[in-house]
Amino acid sequence: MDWQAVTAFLPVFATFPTRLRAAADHLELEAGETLFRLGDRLKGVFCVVAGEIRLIRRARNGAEIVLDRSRGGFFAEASLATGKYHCDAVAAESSAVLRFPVSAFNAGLHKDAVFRDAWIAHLSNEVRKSRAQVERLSLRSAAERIIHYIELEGADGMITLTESRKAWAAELGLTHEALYRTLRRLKANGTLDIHADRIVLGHRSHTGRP
Amino acid sequence: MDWQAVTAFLPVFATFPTRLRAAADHLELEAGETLFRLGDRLKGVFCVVAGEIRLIRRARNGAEIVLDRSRGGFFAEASLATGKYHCDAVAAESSAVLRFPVSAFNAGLHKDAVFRDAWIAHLSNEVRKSRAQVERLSLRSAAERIIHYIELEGADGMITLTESRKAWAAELGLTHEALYRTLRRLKANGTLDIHADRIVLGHRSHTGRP
DNA sequence: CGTACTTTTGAATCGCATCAAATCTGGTGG
DNA sequence: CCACCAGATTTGATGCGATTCAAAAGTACG
Repeated sequence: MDWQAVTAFLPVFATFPTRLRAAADHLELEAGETLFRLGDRLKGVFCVVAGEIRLIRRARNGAEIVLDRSRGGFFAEASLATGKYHCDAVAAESSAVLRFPVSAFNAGLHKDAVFRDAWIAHLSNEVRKSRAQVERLSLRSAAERIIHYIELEGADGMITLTESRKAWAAELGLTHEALYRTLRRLKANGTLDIHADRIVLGHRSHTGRP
Repeated sequence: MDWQAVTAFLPVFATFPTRLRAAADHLELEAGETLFRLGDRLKGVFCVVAGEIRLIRRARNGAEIVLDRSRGGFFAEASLATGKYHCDAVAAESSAVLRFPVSAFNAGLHKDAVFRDAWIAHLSNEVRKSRAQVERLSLRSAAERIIHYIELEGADGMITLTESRKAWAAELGLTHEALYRTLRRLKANGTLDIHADRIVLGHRSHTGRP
């Protein structure tokens, strides 16, 4: 397993005890393949390395309810506490995941103070990030969501995108067309400076029309 | 401090070590009062017992960005890991909060395995809840958000509301008018059965028009 | 009984989604 | 190196649904 590469996008890996790393399985899933189902006994703690895993539930009429789309990082962490899964996990595309056995994971949390602190910090951070996104999605307009994103995810009113604009649009809860159009408008009225993937908040007001 | 009452709506309290409970301060805040500011050194871990605490940031033009509206439960948990606050905390109305000193909290996490497991479970659960809400807010239509909420937050397609519909609308990222109208429509076409605060998913399809 | 808030409905408007299509881009293979 | 393809980017036209503004009726509470 290439831990260097994994640690690059998930710092908490750096704190994983050697024994826990050694115990990890590397699984490859094809699109549509099911990783676990609702009610299954806990098979481990999972982490998406590539692709996308969806946590879904089925409504009574058969409709799918998506609980989470995970494209990197842990998912179904809460199951570690409850002992079973409360949803299905399905690969939305060809994906790779790491599986850490529950026993090894719990042992690590008990024995390794650094890992335990790091795990708590990791969870805290996930809460913070997710809440920020909830607040962002609560904003009504495309412009507000964009500004909010730059203010919170960027540094000092500036951000360098690491994903495609299409993917960014999905994260913002917008269609890509709406994102493109709004970016153009914000650039035109001086709210944003845009150079390739570098986006900077200008001096003009962005809460109302100039 | 009435721990029985507090535990009723936040089960994790039951696991708090006696020493940690004893160390808690009980603070009363008036509407508009500031609890802490961005950059402040950590003053403790907070928990809303009554009222509403808002976590806000100021955009550079002075506009307020609301990160979280907490009406019960912990907030700014992530600060425990980072050591300082990443936003301001202001009471939106007359509120009561508990403050647990950082040192006592960390000591509890180190010494008390049960409390540590409970805190990890609590954080995991917050992550799960928040991610589900992100997924819900990503849905485009009011009807879809309502169905999603009932399927996930309710039991077996049925839910009993514990908050006003106006507050529910805010949680769904809708205006209260949109919520009222959509509920009426869903009731009319047989998707929902509504009796006061009891809402039940009917048998009809709710993914498309009947 | 009055005040504040929620619930409910109406009408008009606006912004985003949707459908469509052209252009641009990076990567693949001949 | 070029032709080609899949995907991202960009722009246009149209319609729908949520917001917004407005107002009335219901409800809780001192």
